[in-house]
Amino acid sequence: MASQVLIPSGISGTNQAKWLMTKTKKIPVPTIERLARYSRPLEDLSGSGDVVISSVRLAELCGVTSPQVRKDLAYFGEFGTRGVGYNVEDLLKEIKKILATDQEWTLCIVGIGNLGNALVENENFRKRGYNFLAAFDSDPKKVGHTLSCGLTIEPSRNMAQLIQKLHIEIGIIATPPFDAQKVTNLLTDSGIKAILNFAPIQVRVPEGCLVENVDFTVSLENIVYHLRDISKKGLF
Amino acid sequence: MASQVLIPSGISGTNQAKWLMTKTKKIPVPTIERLARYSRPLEDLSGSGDVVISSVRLAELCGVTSPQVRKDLAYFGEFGTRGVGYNVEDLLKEIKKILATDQEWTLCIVGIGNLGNALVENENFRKRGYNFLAAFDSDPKKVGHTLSCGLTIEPSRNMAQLIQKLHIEIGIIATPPFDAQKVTNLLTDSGIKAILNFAPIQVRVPEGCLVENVDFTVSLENIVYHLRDISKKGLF
DNA sequence: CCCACAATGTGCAAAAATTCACAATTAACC
DNA sequence: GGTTAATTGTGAATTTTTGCACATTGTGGG
Ligand SMILES: NC(=O)c1ccc[n+]([C@@H]2O[C@H](COP(=O)([O-])OP(=O)(O)OC[C@H]3O[C@@H](n4cnc5c(N)ncnc54)[C@H](O)[C@@H]3O)[C@@H](O)[C@H]2O)c1
Ligand SMILES: NC(=O)c1ccc[n+]([C@@H]2O[C@H](COP(=O)([O-])OP(=O)(O)OC[C@H]3O[C@@H](n4cnc5c(N)ncnc54)[C@H](O)[C@@H]3O)[C@@H](O)[C@H]2O)c1
Repeated sequence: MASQVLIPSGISGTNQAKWLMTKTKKIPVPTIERLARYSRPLEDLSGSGDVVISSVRLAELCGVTSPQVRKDLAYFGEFGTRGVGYNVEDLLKEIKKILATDQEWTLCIVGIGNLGNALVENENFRKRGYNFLAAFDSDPKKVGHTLSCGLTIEPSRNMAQLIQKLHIEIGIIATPPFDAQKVTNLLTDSGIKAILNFAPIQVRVPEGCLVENVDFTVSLENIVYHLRDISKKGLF
Repeated sequence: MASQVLIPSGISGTNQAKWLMTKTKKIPVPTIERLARYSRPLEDLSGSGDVVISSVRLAELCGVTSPQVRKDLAYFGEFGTRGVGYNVEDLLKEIKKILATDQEWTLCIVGIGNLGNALVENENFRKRGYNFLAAFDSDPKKVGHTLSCGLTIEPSRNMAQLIQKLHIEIGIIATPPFDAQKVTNLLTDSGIKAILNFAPIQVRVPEGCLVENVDFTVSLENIVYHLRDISKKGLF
């Protein structure tokens, strides 16, 4: 019933929210997702030698077409030099500015099981400016335990207080699906602005809160659908 | 250079492959992804009471529109009863048949770090018919260790042999990005049919092999782009 | 200075996906 | 048995996204 701001993309893209725009143009939703993907090879290249990159090369590295790359970038400005290409460092900087990954973000995570632990220990997040400031679990046996990243697992009841005190913006859910909605409510009641949910259910949030649902098995099902499709083609 | 079969969807959908069809119609790529998502609430409902479900209700649970649900299903047949709705059990069975999740699939995983361990220990996969038959790691300290799921970690050099002996169809990559391409080559040389890659690079596979790249940080970047977008709207 | 070449940026056309609106069908009730 | 309410299935309209072709601009060499 409660309407919500869904981000229509990613594994779980539940296409509903539409109006996205800068200045004048409407930005296609998949463009944002691709921009994020473009930044990966740029980061790698950023260290090593190459100063410029063409849309053709970048497209190859990301598995898209080159007009797609150019168009995606053109929505936000003119970042290249005709006849030359894009300056790697500059382009990366521009993309980060567009995506708002040129700033630091504050996160917390709820549910420190196998997946939660992998996420919080993964330094790629911190390296990209995503800072975990708190970790919560409901299991009394886990509460109080200190993780190698330095965080101490807090009981869920401290959630509202800590989120407000530490100005935490984004919450990650890695609890079993049964608890995911309850945790979502706790998070939104605490004033969280966005949620990344790994539990395989679609959680509901009050208006104004962003939610992105991630479900690996959807990817697997995608694979097996196409696999079966292919072997059928082989048979007939 | 090597062309490949990309599955254009999921977190990493690199829209390139297009031709999908049953009997007569062309199936939109996002439809497959949504079918997978429809099956989650159906599984839950399947146990508890409810015998039928309307497209409106299912749409609510999945965060899509109801004509979307009906159209998605209509691509594959007529599964509902007008004036009534869809029988939960039947619909779930039909969707599983469509997605090819009504059969068992054989998997292996490469890279038993934090994420790899979480994946292989997660029983949702097995419950859905995805059976991990082998786990590989290059770290000599990990090789030989037996996981709680019963698998013993194998050295990468046994890969080709085991994949062929056990008829493993799908490989999951959970190694650091630097090694992902090398591992991909090993897997495809061993005759694997599809790869689910969690390392944040776009791996290349020879023609005829499916690959789905999953990257969580893309989801996060999606979130922060929209978050910043919203706060900007608040300011002006 | 001019010419050939390379690669971007973009208007327009095509394709893909979604939404709409409603005819068709079923159940339930009186 | 007829009338009402509910809900599916679907062709057509609409919206969104991608692809194409090429004019534009910058580089470098003679
Ligand atoms: N492990 C994977 O590879 C994987 C893959 C895809 C999806 N997921 C999903 O991610 C979630 C977590 O998976 P996992 O393997 O880490 O499970 P897990 O059982 O190892 O961990 C779940 C953790 O959540 C905690 N928890 C339970 N209820 C809670 C609550 N109300 N508040 C706070 N914490 C609570 C538990 O104490 C536990 O530590 C599940 O929903 C799972 O389906 C996991
Ligand atoms: N941990 C997360 O939450 C997370 C999230 C998103 C993406 N990822 C990605 O998933 C991958 C794994 O992440 P992780 O946190 O588990 O890392 P990790 O360092 O904990 O584990 C990597 C494992 O791969 C093994 N390995 C390395 N090279 C190998 C090779 N050539 N063959 C076989 N095994 C090899 C290592 O021995 C190690 O056990 C990384 O690419 C990471 O970026 C992880």
